[in-house]
Amino acid sequence: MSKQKIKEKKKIVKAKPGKEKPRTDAAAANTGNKKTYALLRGMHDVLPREEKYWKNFYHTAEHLAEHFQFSRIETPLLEEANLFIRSIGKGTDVVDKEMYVFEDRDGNKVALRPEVTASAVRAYIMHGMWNMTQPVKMWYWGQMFRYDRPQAGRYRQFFQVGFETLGDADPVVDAELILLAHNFYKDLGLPVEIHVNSIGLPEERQKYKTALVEYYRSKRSYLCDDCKQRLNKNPLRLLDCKQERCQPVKEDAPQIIDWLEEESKNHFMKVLEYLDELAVPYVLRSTLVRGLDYYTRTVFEVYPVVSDVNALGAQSALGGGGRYDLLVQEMGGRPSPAAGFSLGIERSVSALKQYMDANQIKPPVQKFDAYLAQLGDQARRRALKAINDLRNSGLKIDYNFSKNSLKSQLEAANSLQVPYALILGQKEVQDGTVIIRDMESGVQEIVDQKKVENVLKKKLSRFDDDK
RNA sequence: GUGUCUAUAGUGUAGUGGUUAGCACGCGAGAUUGUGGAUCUCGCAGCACCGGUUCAAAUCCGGUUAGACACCCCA
Repeated sequence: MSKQKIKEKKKIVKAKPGKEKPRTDAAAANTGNKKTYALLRGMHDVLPREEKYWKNFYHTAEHLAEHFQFSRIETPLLEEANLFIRSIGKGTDVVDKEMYVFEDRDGNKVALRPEVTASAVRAYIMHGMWNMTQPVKMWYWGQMFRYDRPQAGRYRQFFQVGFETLGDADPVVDAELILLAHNFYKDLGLPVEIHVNSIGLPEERQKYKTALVEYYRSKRSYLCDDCKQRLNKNPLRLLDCKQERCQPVKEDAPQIIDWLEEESKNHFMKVLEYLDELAVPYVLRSTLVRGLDYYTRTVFEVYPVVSDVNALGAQSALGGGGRYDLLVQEMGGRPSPAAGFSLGIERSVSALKQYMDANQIKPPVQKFDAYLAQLGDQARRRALKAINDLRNSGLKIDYNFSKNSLKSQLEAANSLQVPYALILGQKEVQDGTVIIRDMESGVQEIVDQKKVENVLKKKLSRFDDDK
């Protein structure tokens, strides 16, 4: 057989899958149109099966916000590109390499937000929030965009939750924010480690940078290639080089803390005192610097404490933040000290999953109070109403109208680990009753339809004692 | 943006030149049609895409795309 013929044959087979059996709707739809769509690079779906985690994360953040008086702010995904360029800083990777910038139809340079702090500051200024009682405490939850090379826990579109406190310079604010980050993971059940440092004010940092560069210049020949680059481009990054050969040089490098003026030093000391007082565990890391230009004084990052460090990216901080006392005025507002942090949701979810896996903790499951099984047309018609009535009285009922046999419905009830099944068949509809089946013991009880709600609630109440 | 590795049903995988591409989970149907958890039977669904080498490609080669890892950097 020639090549040509074989290829033709293949095509025919593909075009007409010779199945005689009726195809499902989905399969039938596929035969008509072969085109399937892939995700854009770095994009991902958060699927229904992930909901149990995500919901928890959101609720945890929401509760924290309520307890600590943060109000939700929702800012646009799209902003003037300059907003981010000015705040985050030209020369940072986030702006130079990772921002989605394009022209809209009017030729305006716009950007998909890579973070929210800049937008929050913009809103603070624009809406004259310094006239409100200070500080202004805001939180957010939403998608960010960074055009980065994807890796585990790193996407081009991802969720962040964040908290910002504007208009207060007191170190207690820094501590409060760190406490919040700590609480967030504590509530979720993920052990984390918080690394803190102070990178001072710009003048202090500048002096330190000079000293650092000077020191590194003298050791230039011992450095790796990356560090030689950093020496010119981004000297603070010299501090977190992981190359073996740079370690000795790093160890003797000057530390920023020694370049801080009295006031900055005091501020930092107070933050640490607060943290001690709060019993929030932290690690002092003199090499911690952050990638955005606007930070002043306190900076911190959150890392998961996992047994298998390699499972997550080697340096995958779950989140980070710090103080940015000068940003508001740089953005054209009345000088207002501020601080904030943000946490990556995808990273945090996967860190939590890994932690749960490692410790054999089961994920939370959606619990229903009962499963309603229906048999026959009349029963089915009655079933939806019954479910709705029970819903109104606060009972969560699971059901599946695609299943017709009682057997398959009980099977479903079983796999969902529902404590009770309600059976509504032809006979029950006529008698105005319903069968309540205890899924554990198999004991059944015929109950008047009007009393189902109360009987079921009473039966369910025995589970309350367990909690 | 640089380098390395990978790509088989929805998921996890077997299959290194000739197989009806195998298994498990999953999903669906059934085992005297109104009763679940066990078992069994049957069914559903896959070689990422494009091209090349070959009589013959899931398997070898090239490209594309995507993912993962290490950098860069960050959440």
